[in-house]
Amino acid sequence: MNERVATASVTLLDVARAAGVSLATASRALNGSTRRVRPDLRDRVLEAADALQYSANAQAQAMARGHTNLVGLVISDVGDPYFSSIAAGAIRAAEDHQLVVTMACTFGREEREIDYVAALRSQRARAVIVVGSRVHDRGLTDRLGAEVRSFEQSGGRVAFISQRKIAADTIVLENRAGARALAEALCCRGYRRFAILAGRADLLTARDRSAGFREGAARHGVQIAQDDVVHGGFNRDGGYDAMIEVLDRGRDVDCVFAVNDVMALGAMAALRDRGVALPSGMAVAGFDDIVTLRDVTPALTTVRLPLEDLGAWALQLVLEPSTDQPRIRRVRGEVVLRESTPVRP
Amino acid sequence: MNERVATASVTLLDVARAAGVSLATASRALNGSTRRVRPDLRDRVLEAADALQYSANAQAQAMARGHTNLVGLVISDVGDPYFSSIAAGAIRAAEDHQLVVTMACTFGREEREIDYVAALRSQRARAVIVVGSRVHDRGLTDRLGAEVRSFEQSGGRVAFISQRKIAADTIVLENRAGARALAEALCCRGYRRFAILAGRADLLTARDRSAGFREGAARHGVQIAQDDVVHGGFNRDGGYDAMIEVLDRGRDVDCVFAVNDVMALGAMAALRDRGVALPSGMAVAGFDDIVTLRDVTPALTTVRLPLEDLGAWALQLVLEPSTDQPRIRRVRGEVVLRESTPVRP
DNA sequence: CACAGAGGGGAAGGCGCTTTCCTCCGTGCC
DNA sequence: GGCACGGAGGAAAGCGCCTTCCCCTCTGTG
Repeated sequence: MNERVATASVTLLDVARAAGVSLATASRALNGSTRRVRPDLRDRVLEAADALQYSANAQAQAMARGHTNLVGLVISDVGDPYFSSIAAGAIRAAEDHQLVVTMACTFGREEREIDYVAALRSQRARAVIVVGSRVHDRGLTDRLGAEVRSFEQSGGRVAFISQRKIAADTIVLENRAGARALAEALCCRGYRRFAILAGRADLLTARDRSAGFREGAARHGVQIAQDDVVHGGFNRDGGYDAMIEVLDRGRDVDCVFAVNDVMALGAMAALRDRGVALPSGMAVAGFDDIVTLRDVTPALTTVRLPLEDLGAWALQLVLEPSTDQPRIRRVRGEVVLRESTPVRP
Repeated sequence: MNERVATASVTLLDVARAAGVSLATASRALNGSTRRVRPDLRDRVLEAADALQYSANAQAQAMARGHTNLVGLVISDVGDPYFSSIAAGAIRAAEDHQLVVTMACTFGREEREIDYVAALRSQRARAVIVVGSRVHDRGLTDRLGAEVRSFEQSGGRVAFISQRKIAADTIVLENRAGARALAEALCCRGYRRFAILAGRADLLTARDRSAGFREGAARHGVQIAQDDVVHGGFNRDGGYDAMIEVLDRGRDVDCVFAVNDVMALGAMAALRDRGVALPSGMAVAGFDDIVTLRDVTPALTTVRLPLEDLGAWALQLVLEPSTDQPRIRRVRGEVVLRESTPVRP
């Protein structure tokens, strides 16, 4: 079979010559087409390709065909389970459609989203999915919006998983409603003195969750003072630090709401370090329902988001032909009450 | 500025015409070259490109240049923090070198590694990094080896993070030695009756860790019976199920070693579900030191692997010119003793 | 002032593939 | 037997870009 060693690069022409057919026939035999190829020729081409270890140049194909099968995924951080779950869902779905996924991470620097979308346009990606909170920065949003429009004008599709700030198909996470429902549930369990570990002040996701939680509490007559809302990083360390801050301020608190699970984890670590018993000394709630965190003790009360599904849905969205009006799919979180917020005695 | 709306596709020729220069000059102005372009022409080109929202076709560039700036990352599952940490490291490093990373996940089906490497060859990726345990399957390994050779022959670079089974640059994780050291440390803490949650029997990583642990125990005169080694999934649920199995068998065990942290987490959940106190009723140790899990209680004893660094190192490896002899970089894990395995009274 | 040489613009070839368009052959029908 | 028509192979025209090669112009030197 593989008698001949492949040279640096075997081209289709080599295969065609080896099979004694024309370039056109070789191409049709290997990649199919509307045209039919006589079986014996087809076989000869296939054999030649195999013997030469031919591998079509995807770049050249893309150029000749005028389109690629690339889908770009722009996320904040693969290391963060929130994003990696969504990514897993998107990648799984992409594979079902023979699409190649390329991932880019902003690592918290949102302005890079713009660069990445531009890069993806340059790659002539078929679609791009941008995952992550929009930020409270009009200039940034506008520039990203412009880049997105350029991308779409060159024939690509775009979907967001975040807030609806840019005119493109978006999977909107109902952060506000979810946090509101969570707050109400916690009030029902008897909590009254809340603190919020609010994460980055410029992140809309963080703001919405924070605001929603306050609304929910307010419905039960509980006002959360500004002093009980502590900002910081949107990650584990941010949760840890914010929790320490709350403790140091000496506020009278019986339950903290961290605007995401990873922060809640940090908060629990901080409480432990400070010798506060969980959950008796302090109740803790998060948001997202990160799979890896389902086994922490005490089990974390949170708002469940169907993370993997989000990725798959977004992919589905960009695969469907675009509509004149951007489509919006709202996803509601589901409050999951667990041991970290027991019913108050 | 952007008076004109970009058509479906603005080409370099459009830019050149708009700027009143030749294609060659436009190319040189935009991408730089050994040749210099007169400043006024350069500016005109840049302006035209901007006005037209020109975006170079990366495919065409790649074809003309004969190489891409793509790096492929083949991992098992982005959703698994072990892999996503490594991926984060690789992506970070890649960005420093203006490389685009595309990720592919096998989701536990190792034969797909072969397909992905083939796909990456087709993409003319500059390099590919394969992360994950080799499996005990000679046929599979050989086929992957052949594909890797093809990839290298077409000019690409390959690195593995796993066992040294294929002739390519490899970052070898000293699983055996790490597990051995862990076992010894646990013996020193007074444990004598171990069970091993061994994960998938065909995964070399699992096998090595399991074997290493038994060796370490043996050095302290502790033999681990075959009945105390339970196989299963290499993930959280696998750990859970295996732990249940150990309990159901009614073996006399005071410490379980799960061959990775995520499994250990599952095991802890199982113990809790069965009402076994942690760590007093059962000590638990894992392997990897997953960041997200550093905050579980009781804090998990494990073997720390510099996951993010692994990704960065692998990238560095594939960026350096290839040597005639595959390079091997051995990475030793560091035993981290925590509360989940207290000194036995 | 003449000429060599450097600097920089432009035409054109080529990267590997797909896809039209042309051509040839074989078949069926009048 | 002649002609129309369909089926299939092959030549060739791009796809968008980089880069070599050619040539013109401008500068510096003897």
